[in-house]
Amino acid sequence: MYDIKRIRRDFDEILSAVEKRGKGDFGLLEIRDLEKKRRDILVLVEQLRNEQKTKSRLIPQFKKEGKDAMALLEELKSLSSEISLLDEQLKEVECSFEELLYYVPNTPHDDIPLGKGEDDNVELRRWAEPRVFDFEAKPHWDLGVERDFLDFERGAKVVGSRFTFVKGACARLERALMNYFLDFHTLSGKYTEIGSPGVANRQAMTGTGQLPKFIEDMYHCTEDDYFLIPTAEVTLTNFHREEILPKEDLPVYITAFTQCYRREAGSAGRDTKGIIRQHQFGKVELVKLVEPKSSFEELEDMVSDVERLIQSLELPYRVIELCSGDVGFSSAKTYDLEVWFPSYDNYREISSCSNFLDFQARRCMLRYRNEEGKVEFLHTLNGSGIPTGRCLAAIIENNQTEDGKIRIPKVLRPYMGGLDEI
RNA sequence: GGAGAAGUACUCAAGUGGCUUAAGAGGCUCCCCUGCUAAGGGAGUAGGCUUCGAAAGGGGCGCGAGGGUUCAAAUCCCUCCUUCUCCGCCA
Repeated sequence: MYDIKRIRRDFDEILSAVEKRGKGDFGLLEIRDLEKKRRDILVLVEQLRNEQKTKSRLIPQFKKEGKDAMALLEELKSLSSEISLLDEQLKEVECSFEELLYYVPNTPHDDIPLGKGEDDNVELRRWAEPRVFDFEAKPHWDLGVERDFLDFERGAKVVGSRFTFVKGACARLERALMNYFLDFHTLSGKYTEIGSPGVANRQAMTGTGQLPKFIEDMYHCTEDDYFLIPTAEVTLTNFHREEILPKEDLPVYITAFTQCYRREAGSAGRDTKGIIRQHQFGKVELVKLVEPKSSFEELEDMVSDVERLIQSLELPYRVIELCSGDVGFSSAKTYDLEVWFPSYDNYREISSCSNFLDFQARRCMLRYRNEEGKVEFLHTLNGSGIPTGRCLAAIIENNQTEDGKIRIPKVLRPYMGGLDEI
């Protein structure tokens, strides 16, 4: 969300930045008009209110002196009705103004590549060569079923499509991933582990930008107006919502493992095989709340944390910088990390690290007190660090042996009771 | 889920419609007095949002949240949230 004042002051700059997404002005022109209208009414209302306050203070005085206050009361009555009339107009304008504002995406950062979509993203670097198999490598969905590790049919029976049971040693491996990822980020003392709720209210979902625009993608508990979280980004970023943090508390680095729930509304027919795209998946998420001046450095630092994690798992990956047409709604700059999948003969996203600048912070009222004692919005960042499901699929595929076993990466063996394969 | 109580600023807390333009105390900041410390005296301490203004400086909102009644609401009414106590249920 944008600062109203900034929309007024730097309107052309914001407009041209948002237009780099290649999808129009996102209602900015209308927003500007409404904002002007809002202020016109506001000034009037406030003048009248001041008059009302001043004059009604005279009433007790009149009473004390035994003077007749009838004329004054009449005047105040009409003043009051005038105010409530204008107030209604004001509320109306403010509502539509705010509603529109929530649908405007963040401004893509200046230095990211210009482009229309996925194809214009830029590959920055690769790590490790994809393995060359001397036998026919199986996709994880085949191998998983053969080994009785993954049960898609029962997942569909008990819930529906895109829900899967994970069994036996494979379930243990996924649990090992969860523990390893959390340990990786927290044992260094860098990130603080949080146990997080798996649902969030409407305000929180609006704070990080999932609502109002992407309501179709969310599982909604209508009884309570709660939403299953699509990522721990929601609960972690909202953790300090409406707070003013002392400067000494910064930067805030937090992480959580949660289940994530996504309706995948627009994804019918994509990745229907395997556990690449599920309605529910486990993920360790990283969130940073930082001072504005350091947020881009913090993004690089976050990416390198995730890279080291993937390297430790010995999975080949590449780093992609998203172009202006592909960068997410709330993000100003995003790096995607993609891991090699033999079954796709390609890299697939396993982590996405973004700098949101103050976009989410404004929606969440996430602030801190700077050196001069002034209150200022924080910058927020997040990144997957990393999902257990996709990572499990990647390990199954990349580490399979000719006889259908899965080699356990060295760093995971302590979490697997010393097993080197399953 | 049922019954009750509560929510006012950093903390405690007064406040049953206009004399509150939110008292008082503690804490905190500064000053005076002290050789230092304690005690004592004095001054300051409502943050945030927003709006007008080049600035200085005005104005509006704010007592858990949102509505309502009224010329006027911390105060009266309604809905909701949170906390506490008791009962019920439950991993």
